[in-house]
Amino acid sequence: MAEQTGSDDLLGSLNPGQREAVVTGASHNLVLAGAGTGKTTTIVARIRHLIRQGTAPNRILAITFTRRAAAEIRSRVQTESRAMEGVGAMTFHAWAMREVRANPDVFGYEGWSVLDADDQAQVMRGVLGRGKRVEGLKASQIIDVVSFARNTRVTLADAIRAKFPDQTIDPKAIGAVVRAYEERKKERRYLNYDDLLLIFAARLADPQVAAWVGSHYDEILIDEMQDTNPLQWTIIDPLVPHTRFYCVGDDAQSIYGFRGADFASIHPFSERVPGARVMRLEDNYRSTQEILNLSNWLLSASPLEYGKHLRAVRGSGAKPELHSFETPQDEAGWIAGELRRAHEDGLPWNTHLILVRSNYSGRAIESLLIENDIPYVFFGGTKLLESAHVRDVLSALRVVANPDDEVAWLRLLTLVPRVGDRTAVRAFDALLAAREQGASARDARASALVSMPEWLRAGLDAIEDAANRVDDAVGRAAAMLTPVLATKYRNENWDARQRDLVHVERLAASRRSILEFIEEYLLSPVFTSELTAAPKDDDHVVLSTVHSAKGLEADWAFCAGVSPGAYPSSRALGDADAVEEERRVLYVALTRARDRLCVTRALFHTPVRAWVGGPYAMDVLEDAYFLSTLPEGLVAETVHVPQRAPRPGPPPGLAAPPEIDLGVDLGDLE
DNA sequence: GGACTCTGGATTTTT
DNA sequence: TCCAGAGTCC
Repeated sequence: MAEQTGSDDLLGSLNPGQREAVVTGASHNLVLAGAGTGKTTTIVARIRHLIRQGTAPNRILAITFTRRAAAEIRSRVQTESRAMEGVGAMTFHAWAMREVRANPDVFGYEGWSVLDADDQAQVMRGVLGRGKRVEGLKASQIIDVVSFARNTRVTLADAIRAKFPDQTIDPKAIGAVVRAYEERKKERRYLNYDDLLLIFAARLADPQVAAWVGSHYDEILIDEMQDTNPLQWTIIDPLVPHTRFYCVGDDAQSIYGFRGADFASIHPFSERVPGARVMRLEDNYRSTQEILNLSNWLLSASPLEYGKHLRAVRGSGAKPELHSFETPQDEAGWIAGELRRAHEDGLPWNTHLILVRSNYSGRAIESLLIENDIPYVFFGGTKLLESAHVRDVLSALRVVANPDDEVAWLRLLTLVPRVGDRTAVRAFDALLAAREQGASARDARASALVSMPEWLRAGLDAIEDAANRVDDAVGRAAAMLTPVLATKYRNENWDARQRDLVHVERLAASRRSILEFIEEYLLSPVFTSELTAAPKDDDHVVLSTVHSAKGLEADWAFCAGVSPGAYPSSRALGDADAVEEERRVLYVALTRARDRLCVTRALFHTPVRAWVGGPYAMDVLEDAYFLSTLPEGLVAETVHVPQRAPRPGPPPGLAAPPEIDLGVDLGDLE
């Protein structure tokens, strides 16, 4: 039996636990896979197994957390054979978007535009008007709290209490603003990320729709199940009777609580999904035992019972290193030096992974990598479609694709010299009025934009003519705006920005429409450095935020900035759940290393900022600091004291300082 | 009145 | 890098 033999090859490289997880015949499954236990391997093997068993690839859907994870699964599945092509792999948001766009008769919302976080804040700012704040909250904070409420499916008032426990905020005042914002969003036919999930979930509540959607798939696999939030569960629940679910996750790696995920939500999985079988993978294939000892200790120091104890199949290796420095700059400099040395010794750059807590802290390291000529990619850095100059160019495309897109119009119009907010708003109102009288988009532009320069009207017409060749349209928009952008960004790295525009043009090739192009990269962003920093070959260092590091591993991992006040973050203090999530963030970081783990920190330079309820003193941060109870012997510690050459004291016998006349010579004025 | 320029300050984490 | 605010210029 040829099929059976193939199956044996496929399963041969798996351990008994993985094999069992791959061939399970239960209708629904949850695989609790600890860090490094072969989670992705298991998912990929499961997909291959299903296909070998006769499932058509396009009846399998893998829900992943990021575009990168989706690409990884797709490529690992496809290396086997072309027969594997067609497996869907995408995020929840991309899935919802695809269903909504492909089936306007079922879901509606045809022609509505998706807004990213910045644009949502822009709409909210418009609602807030002059003061730009309500109850002390600014636009982006209100957007966040609304999103939290929807993703956790609680009321706005509860979300406000959860997000801002120390502040007295009148939920009614926020509610009024939010209502006005929702109204404006509807008027302009805007959707945000949450709306996509909500629309999908709301229609799935209809049993007929659920049966229909479910009938498209034999199995839906969900990666990173621990980070699935209540809103996403409302998509899963109605589909349970109609397809199979294969979920993989690890509660100890749940780090998306701020987005509504609850790490405990996978515990009652088998009650929530009737008939589900729960399996565990506990043998770690990634790291040495010493690295796991440190990781295991971190969890065991928690008041929560994680019940994790990772065992290293690979056995023993070097102790993790703990390096302390005076300042973050010293820390970053040392890391860059280590990478350089290793490269000179013949190790490729891609041996290394550097993990940081925030984008901000990554930038210090990024600049030292640049200084040392080390090729890198920064996952978590600036996203291409979120950078100001790319948004400028996209605004020209957006107004062509959707003439009602107010945010895009205002952005585009204010690029015109001598046009500010007021003039732009007036022009937009004129456009709307013309459209309401039945003018085509092109005619409305011709009549309403009479006072605008000719290049704008002609340029938009040219973009419209190229709308079905999206890369061409991007090129035309960039050409049209290059003169004004060159001025706007003349002191802000214009050359590099101009190169980005070429990348955008390339990404747009083969997209069917402007909206499809924008939506694809809005829902699955590309980081700028993925396109620019390591263009030559694949050998580069990976710098990543811990949150973007899901699924990443490397021979050497540097966890940077592991200082008091950072782990846990001072913002989490006072909230036990938040502190626990911080612990899991560090756990995810530590478990990325295969052979060498370097934990680095700047001890004498911790920023102690004023915070709601007063600044935290250093000793409070020290008390909460996870590594302050680190037992002897788990790590090899090095304290790096900067080498300062001693300077000789002043010459002996110097006269006492004389009084010096500090007044200015007034000359004739006297 | 509106546009533009400069400066200082702050920045968890992401679809 | 980005935003907000103040001050300046047309």
